[in-house]
Amino acid sequence: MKTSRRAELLALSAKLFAERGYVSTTVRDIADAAGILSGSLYHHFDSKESIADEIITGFLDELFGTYGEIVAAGHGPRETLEAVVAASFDSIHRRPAEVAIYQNEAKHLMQLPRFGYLNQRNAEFRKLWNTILTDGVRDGVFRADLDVELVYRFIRDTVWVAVRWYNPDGTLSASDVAKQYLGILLDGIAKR
Amino acid sequence: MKTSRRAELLALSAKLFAERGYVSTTVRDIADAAGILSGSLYHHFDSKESIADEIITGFLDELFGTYGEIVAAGHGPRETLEAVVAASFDSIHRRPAEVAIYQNEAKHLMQLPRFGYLNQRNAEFRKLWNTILTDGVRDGVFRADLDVELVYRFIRDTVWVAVRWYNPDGTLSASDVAKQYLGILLDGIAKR
DNA sequence: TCTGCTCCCTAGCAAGTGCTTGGTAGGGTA
DNA sequence: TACCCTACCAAGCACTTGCTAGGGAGCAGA
Repeated sequence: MKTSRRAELLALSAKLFAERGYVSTTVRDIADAAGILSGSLYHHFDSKESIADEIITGFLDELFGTYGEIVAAGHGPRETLEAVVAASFDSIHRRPAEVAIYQNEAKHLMQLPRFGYLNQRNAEFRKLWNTILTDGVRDGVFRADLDVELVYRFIRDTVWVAVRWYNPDGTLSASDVAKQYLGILLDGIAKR
Repeated sequence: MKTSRRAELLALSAKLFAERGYVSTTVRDIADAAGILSGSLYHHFDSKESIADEIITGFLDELFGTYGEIVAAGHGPRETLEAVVAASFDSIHRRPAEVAIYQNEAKHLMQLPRFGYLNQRNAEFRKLWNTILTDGVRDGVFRADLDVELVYRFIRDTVWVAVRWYNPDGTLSASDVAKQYLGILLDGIAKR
């Protein structure tokens, strides 16, 4: 019970935003789920936008903190790739609502000045992956005929889109999924 | 100019639904884009829902028609997989708006009774891929240690999510993308 | 010329949207 | 006792939503 009311409301909003979408979730929906009236929400938050903002910012700060640690560890391209993929699936496991919001709403929210930082984050993302992949090609651990930009998109999309079907309470753990996925990504599905 | 007014309005609506999302696109937005008033839309269509319905139904009928032809050709698992992937990227090329709508809105629309057929289509999809993959494992063309259900999800998601960045007018053609993707999927990105 | 059809307009309604306002109950602090 | 804080309520405002009712202009066939 040490969680502040504010944090409760944020978690609750994130769940609703993830399930119904940002625009389809009304402030009354959120208030109903919290057992209060819609107007009372505005004691805690400035606007519906600022609720979404706080959810996304908190999530991205945590995620990029983890990525930063991985890169700082200074392992080889293949190990770094594996760690980043594993960390991403882990974040899907721990923050499914936040990932879903980022996946589904980022494109539209990015157009608002307030969410301009999403563009920066995307750029960071792209740079991270491009570095891993080009380093890997240079070191000869990844195939030389790769279209790095294309591979980056495929990895990025495939990892995050898993939030649509991944079940945090299911039998398949995040690391199981990461292992299977890395198996396909690195070695393919065709028999040697 | 032989295209009926109805077809024009459908194409126009599809574009807007894809860009802004179904809920965020208002009937006034559609009417404005068509150069008429919102009320006039209801001469052509019963409701906003029926516009989306017609768009999605038309697209899925065409898509599954193509899939049916591929399966009917009776090639091996690997050739069938390649053809299905190529056909999917081709549909992204030819009907980007429809694919985007299906990707972004299906989850929410499926909850409406009217769009119950989306569940059936998903089941058809799953069966198609499961057959291809299990046949391939049985025939020894795909690795025996694959989690078929997981691979199905990865392929499905990765193919369709490409609609987010694929540019029909760009230098990269749909078959280029399909080739690159099949290269990764079948043989992986790691150097042998 | 009459009739019917297509396509659109004018004008609006009921429901719902995010958000604001003035206020209250209960508690802590000096 | 005086003051401030947190957390909420009741009521409603300005606006947007999908959709409707009724009508009119242009054209085609009889």
